[in-house]
Amino acid sequence: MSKAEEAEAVLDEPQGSIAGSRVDHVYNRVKEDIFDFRLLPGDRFTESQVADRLKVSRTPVREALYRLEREGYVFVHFRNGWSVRPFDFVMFENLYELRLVLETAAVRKICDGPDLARIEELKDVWLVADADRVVDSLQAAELDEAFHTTIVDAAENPELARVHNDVIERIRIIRRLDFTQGYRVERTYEEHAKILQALLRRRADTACSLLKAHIEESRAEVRKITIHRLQAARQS
Amino acid sequence: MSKAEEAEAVLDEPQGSIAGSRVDHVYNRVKEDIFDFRLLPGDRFTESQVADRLKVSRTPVREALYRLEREGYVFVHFRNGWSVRPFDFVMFENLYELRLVLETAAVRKICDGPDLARIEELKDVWLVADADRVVDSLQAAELDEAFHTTIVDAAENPELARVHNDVIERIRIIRRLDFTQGYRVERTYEEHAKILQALLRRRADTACSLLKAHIEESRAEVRKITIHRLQAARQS
DNA sequence: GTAGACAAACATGTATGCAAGAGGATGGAG
DNA sequence: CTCCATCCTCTTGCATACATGTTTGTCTAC
Repeated sequence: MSKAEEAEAVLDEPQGSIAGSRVDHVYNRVKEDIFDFRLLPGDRFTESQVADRLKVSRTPVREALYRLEREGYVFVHFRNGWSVRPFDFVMFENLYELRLVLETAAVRKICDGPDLARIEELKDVWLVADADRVVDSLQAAELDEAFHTTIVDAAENPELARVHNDVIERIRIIRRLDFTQGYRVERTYEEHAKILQALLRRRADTACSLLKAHIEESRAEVRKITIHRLQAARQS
Repeated sequence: MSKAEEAEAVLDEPQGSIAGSRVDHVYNRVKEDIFDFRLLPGDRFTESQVADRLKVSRTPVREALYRLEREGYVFVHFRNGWSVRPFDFVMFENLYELRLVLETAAVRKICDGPDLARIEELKDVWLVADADRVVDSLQAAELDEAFHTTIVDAAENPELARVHNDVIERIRIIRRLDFTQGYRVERTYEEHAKILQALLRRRADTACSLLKAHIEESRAEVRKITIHRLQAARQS
């Protein structure tokens, strides 16, 4: 097999991580614990605790924790245990700013590009009659995320998409929490519809400023809910 | 392994690991091997090979390799060895585009911001007489990188800086190679000086378009050199 | 000669044991 | 009581042994 063919074959193979792997299991469980505030920001814990609780040895636990560390969820203290990364609202502001930068770049590239096919598809979800709208707020949150992800994907730069994914994932620590009211759902529909229309008309500037306002609103909302949820978790 | 052999192994290191951690050592060595084309894109290797060569056990090797996998340098094949990620020129184009997005955002934020102190510091390096300029091309490449990193840092968004760092690092796989001529060094001085002056005058649009041209030039140069080096490495 | 079964070699995945260092507990001196 | 040296416990870092699955080469049947 030639070098080139070999390289091709490598790309064709499925990703290394198998779903059934213990490392993945530990990784997912610990991440869920962090997301759902069973592990609070600042909490300390040890590899053995996790290993005992999940009934595996320390080896896969270590690999999972190092992965989480690399992604910024936990810290390792040299020979002195692990801790959940404290909440840092400044960081979240920065993540939102970064997110806006990335999505704005995507919007501009799309408006300059030749093809709006992938954007057109969004019409089926966001430009629909009231009766066809989703009302469940968790489901709506997922749709919202998909909207933004689709836009970034449409810019056809996988590296941009990868980074955007990372940012979204870290924001999702709070985002994923249930939204208290449904009024953001309606507003989201309105705002997305406007952005979408601007995109379809290739009005980059308009789309960007709408996007900026939309993300700012979202940021403020998420911030408010997070503080509330965090306080509630702390008291129990 | 006996104590004496272990001591020898440690002394064997050319650089001497700064952090005593074996994981870091393996991580750095393997990355260097990839950077310097001792490990070619598409090459396959095993954990044991690396462990034997670096005189450590498989445990730190595995942690280092998973780190490299997470960063996109290598792939793990389930129970079937590892391989170096194949070169993908499309990916590099995308990385350069992303880099431009990030740096442009930084420039705009700086120009809108209140404080140019960190930018002023760059004058000491880039706005100097010809006689004070660096001529060594490797050293110049490092200075060039520092220029861009400083700009991003000055935007005061650590998340933006982190992502930018990632992107730069992945570009550096090729960047780090020796530059064939020195003429890019002089051009770099000129271009950086112009960008710097625009920044100091808070001319965001000017700075951005200069930056874009500068990065485009760099991209073209790096691409050319990479293809050349890669072909040379493949033939040996 | 060819196809298929099968086993040996080998790769990673996981568990476990030991070593080294960080941090708190303890006890004595002031 | 306070302070400091010392020890002891606990934690991670690393090495090694074992488990599990993949690949590959060989041997046999046809």
